[in-house]
Amino acid sequence: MEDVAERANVSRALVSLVMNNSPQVSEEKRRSVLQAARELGYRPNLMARNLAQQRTHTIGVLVDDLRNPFFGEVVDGIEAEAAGHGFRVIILNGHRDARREVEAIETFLQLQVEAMALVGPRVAEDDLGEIGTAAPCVIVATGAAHPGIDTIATDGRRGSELAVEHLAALGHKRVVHLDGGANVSAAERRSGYRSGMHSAGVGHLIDIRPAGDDETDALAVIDALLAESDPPTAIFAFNDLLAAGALNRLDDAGVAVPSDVSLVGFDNTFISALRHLSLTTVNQPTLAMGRLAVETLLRRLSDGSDGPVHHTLQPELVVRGTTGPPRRAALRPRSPAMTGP
Amino acid sequence: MEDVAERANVSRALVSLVMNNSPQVSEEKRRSVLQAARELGYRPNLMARNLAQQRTHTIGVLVDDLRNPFFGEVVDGIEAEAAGHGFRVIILNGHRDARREVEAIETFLQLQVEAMALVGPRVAEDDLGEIGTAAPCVIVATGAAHPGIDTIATDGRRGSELAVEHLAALGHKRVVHLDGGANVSAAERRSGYRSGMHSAGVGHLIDIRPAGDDETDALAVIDALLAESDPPTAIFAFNDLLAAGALNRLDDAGVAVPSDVSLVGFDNTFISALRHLSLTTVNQPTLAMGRLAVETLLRRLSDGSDGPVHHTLQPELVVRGTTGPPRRAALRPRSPAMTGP
DNA sequence: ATTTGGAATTGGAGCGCTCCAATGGTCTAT
DNA sequence: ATAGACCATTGGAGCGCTCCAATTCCAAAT
Repeated sequence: MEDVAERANVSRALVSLVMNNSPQVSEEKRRSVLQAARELGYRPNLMARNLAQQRTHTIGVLVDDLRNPFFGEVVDGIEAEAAGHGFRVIILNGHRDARREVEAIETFLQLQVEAMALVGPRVAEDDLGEIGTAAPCVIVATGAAHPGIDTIATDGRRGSELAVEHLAALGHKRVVHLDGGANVSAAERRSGYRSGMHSAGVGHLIDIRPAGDDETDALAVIDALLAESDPPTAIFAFNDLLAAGALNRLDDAGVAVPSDVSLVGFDNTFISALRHLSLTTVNQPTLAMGRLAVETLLRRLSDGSDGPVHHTLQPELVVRGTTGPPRRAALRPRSPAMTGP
Repeated sequence: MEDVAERANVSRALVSLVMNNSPQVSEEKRRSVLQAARELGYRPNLMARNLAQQRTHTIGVLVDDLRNPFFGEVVDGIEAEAAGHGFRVIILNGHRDARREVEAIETFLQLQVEAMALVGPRVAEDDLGEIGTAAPCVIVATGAAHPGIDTIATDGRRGSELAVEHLAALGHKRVVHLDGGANVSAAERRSGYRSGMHSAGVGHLIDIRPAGDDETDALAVIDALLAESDPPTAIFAFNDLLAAGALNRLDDAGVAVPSDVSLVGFDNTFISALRHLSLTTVNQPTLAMGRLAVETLLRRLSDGSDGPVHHTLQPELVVRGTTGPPRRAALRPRSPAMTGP
């Protein structure tokens, strides 16, 4: 910077003004500074600038798992909104692990981010300790397990109800729920399933099976289900991945979907849209969640702080090919179709 | 920091030594400094530290598209290796857009990253200009379009050959290639298809159809293919997404896979492993690519610089359920199976 | 001719840290 | 007893920038 100043015959301070394109600079000097900078290949040092400014214009985004396209969409929303307000976004990966999440947050704080968005975090509120309050922080796309922190979530309860209502409207009564197990959003979706079943007048048929949040978690449960004398006519899975796993297993067992059994997922990840799967599922407005997250953070940044804010967005049912009316006859599994002529 | 020093009755410099756990500090002082730090909730300022140290220990990772799980896996590899060498990784999103990629790289440089990995970048080498050489830089998972820069790639040519060899070994002769179009890796995979067909002795049956790199890009091509008097017995698609699209369309048209037509994808993304799709595909060693990327960067960082290095990893064929021997009879498409009894 | 005001420019302090050379203290060898 | 070596500790300069108050400059107003 010193070199640039010298080359343009101005002071260091003037270079700074030009670099931040202040309107106070004469056109003449501005040009000569800009040119000198170009000639010298000068690039302002963000570290130094941030240090001097005591501001970083940066939002830290912690992503639970980079491999899950769902989170990618949320981040897109965050970035779009942040850019619109002159904020940079840097991303750190949580690797589905609470301990690493805490480390990442610590890194954010050391990097002096002005705010953080935790997307689908695993970490419990207690383990966050003071760490979560050292900067404005919002939790996105994780159930309501964080009463003390701002959150943005889709109404998982309502989403589940939509799914059950849809199945009930098709005539299903015996709808079983594959539960998300330890996943933070599981309780909420489970409760929605419960209330949905009650409103459909089949509260006595509530049937919850612990499963998980991964494709492989479905296998054993489906096997158990099919071993019963008269399996349910519909399955509502905690998420798309689980539903995909269920679909595989049903397929293996020669159970047709949806003619033998209907199946609903959750999240509307792009895999459910693959037409070969064509999964009926519940959509979360990922982009809107991302944007709202940033808005919430900016509000915290400017206003003083009231109590924590909890935004709940509305889910939507996406009907595709895995749901239909219940079967008439009893289920008679056959072996999977042979391939070849 | 000053406060911590005062509270522990030591100098600022000693606090610094403790924070960097230098061995030169007496156990007694170390403890009292640590305690003072804890009591004050002190957290070192990375900006200031980096500025003073003239080092950031940070690698910038530019990801083409956060929604693509393939890239997530590569990043996992990068992070694992970087962490092992005491480097932090920060991620920026390219949003499938060359202009935004350049912006992101500019940001990395201003942040003074010590090196960068560009994962699946869209940007052409020329548009990188001096920007790509201002810090060590490696390009990962993009074809050989960057002769002047270090690259890590899977041998797309060989991958295609594997796919074709597999099909040929099953007895297929008329294998059509759904081309990746504008995608940077398309040319390479196309050429592998060509050479594979030649070595299989069916060079005269080479048949390349422009498609794309997305699920939807497959639809029209498949329709055209099926409209022909005697469609090919096998299809080799540019990537998994395209293959998934093809599978959908074949399914719609009542063409059975693999008994009527065999299908091979590329990338071995997790969707191909979904057993409902069960796509035969070509695997890229994503994790290894990520690790190798970091190794390459570190080498550049320590050694002086020779010419650019190009690492090529070997792909592997993953045989699943969409490939089998060619059909005996002519293809007689029927309408898709009706659902329900 | 003198004052006044405003705009353009500048010097210097300071952001929070690290690093170097220097200091003081303790211990061993002469 | 004294020099030397060695360790833990410290003051201060400096990393590249911004920001404030101060200065200069110039034109318009008196």
